[in-house]
Amino acid sequence: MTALHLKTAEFEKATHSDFFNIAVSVDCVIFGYEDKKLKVLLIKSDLEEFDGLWSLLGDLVRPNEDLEEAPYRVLLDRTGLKDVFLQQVQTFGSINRHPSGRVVTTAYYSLINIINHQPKSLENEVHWHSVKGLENLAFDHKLILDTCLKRLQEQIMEHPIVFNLLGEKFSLRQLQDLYEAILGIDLDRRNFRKRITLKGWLVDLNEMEEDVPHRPGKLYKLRNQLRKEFCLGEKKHLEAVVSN
Amino acid sequence: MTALHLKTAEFEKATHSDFFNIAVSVDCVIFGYEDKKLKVLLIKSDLEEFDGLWSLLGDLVRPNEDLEEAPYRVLLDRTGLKDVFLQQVQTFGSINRHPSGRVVTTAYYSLINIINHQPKSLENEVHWHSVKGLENLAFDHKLILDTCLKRLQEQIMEHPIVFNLLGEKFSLRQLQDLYEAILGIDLDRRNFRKRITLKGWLVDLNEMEEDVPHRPGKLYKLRNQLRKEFCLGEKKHLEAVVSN
DNA sequence: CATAGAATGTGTTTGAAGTACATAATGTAA
DNA sequence: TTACATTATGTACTTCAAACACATTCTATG
Repeated sequence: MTALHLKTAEFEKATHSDFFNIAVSVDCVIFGYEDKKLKVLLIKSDLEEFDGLWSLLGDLVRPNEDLEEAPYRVLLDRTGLKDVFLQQVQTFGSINRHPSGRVVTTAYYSLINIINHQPKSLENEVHWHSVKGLENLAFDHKLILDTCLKRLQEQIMEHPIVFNLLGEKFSLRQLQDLYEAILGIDLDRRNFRKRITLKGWLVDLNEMEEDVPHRPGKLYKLRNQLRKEFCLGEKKHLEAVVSN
Repeated sequence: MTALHLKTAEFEKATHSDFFNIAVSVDCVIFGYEDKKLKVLLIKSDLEEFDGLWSLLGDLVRPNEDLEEAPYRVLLDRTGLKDVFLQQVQTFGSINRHPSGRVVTTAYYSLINIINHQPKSLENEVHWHSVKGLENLAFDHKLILDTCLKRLQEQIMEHPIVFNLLGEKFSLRQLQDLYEAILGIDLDRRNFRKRITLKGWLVDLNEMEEDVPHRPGKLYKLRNQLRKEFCLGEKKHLEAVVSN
């Protein structure tokens, strides 16, 4: 006998009082990259229970909103960015994870260029924090962050998803610094170049770095096709992007 | 201004009426294996809207129940099995995916040995179905099934998770048949043996198949350590298992 | 009992991809 | 001009996956 498979008036009533009383939220782990460090966008929690702690950017899913739409809305509200890469990672639903009631949350991660969103420090208490050494987040947000970071680490060698974190043009050294920041390990320069170039993700621009205090490196960019597919949101958003 | 970060009486009221009215369910994609075919456990839907269609085994998450507990309960209720491997895959939350109201569902997959659960045909309308060629499931369950199958396919070469689908002792031929059923492709016998034995998952029992109409193959079993880790539920269940 | 047939068990070769490591070339700065 | 840092590229060794061939062991049949 499962609750979903009865079909009486009593059931309807019982179901709605007993079961349809959960809120669903989305939490966005928004990664950025600055100063050779991986960062994450956090907001000061204003719940008494988590006074002074930082939390991920999230919000409740609205009644007229698909789950998958919600993180795009959060991202648009918080960063002004749309058509971004966004991926569902995992759902967290411990009974007491939220002090205000039963809130089940689905975590998404995203990658945006910090240059495009330097939060005005007065606006609201949104700040970029280094991922490394981050502790004591509100709710179960440390667990969510760790889970999303692990997923990100698993995916960066498989898919060209990190290029939102750089400018359009970049040197291989900059790209390697980024990979090292995400993975938390050092990579061999020569092997890294080989692996990346073999993937065929990059286009050689035949340009050189400028204003660097050393020998300039060649500049590359991500292939246009791939930028559309992996950096600008999901397939349903593709049409709008392509038509621009 | 996000709903989660206000904190007034009005907010409380508005929040609870507007947001805390979703039900969360879990749906279990329970894979089995029989007759060299991958199967999935389905139940006849008794919702009018899906008359005659099959659906996955699921249930609403209870108020006093962690999300992660729910699929274990469903599995226990439906199959009598506990301490099984179970993994969260993805959460589905389209507005109208459930005709009875807003139900967000988290999908899990599991692997159990059909021998241990031959549903009594009278009991309730639970049956094993071949995964291949399955169409027209209730709700968005076809999408959920496809998503879980894809995840399963991605994982079977990385982790020793499929051994619940076989008896304790098995030949490499039987194991290969299983992999082929899951992946939907043919594998080369010699390369398969090499890949599997290199992983160090198996123990050679120094026994032979019996009652087979051809040359008997050697029998293997999964290493005990791995059976505990990957076939008998998650870490939180490990202690209970180990103490048996 | 001999032989054919079918499935098991164990290689080798080849090429692609990953790892470890060295050297040449180009720019800055003293 | 020289020292130094950084870019750019190459080579040998290993690991991994795919394609492929042959010998062994049991059953079945005449």
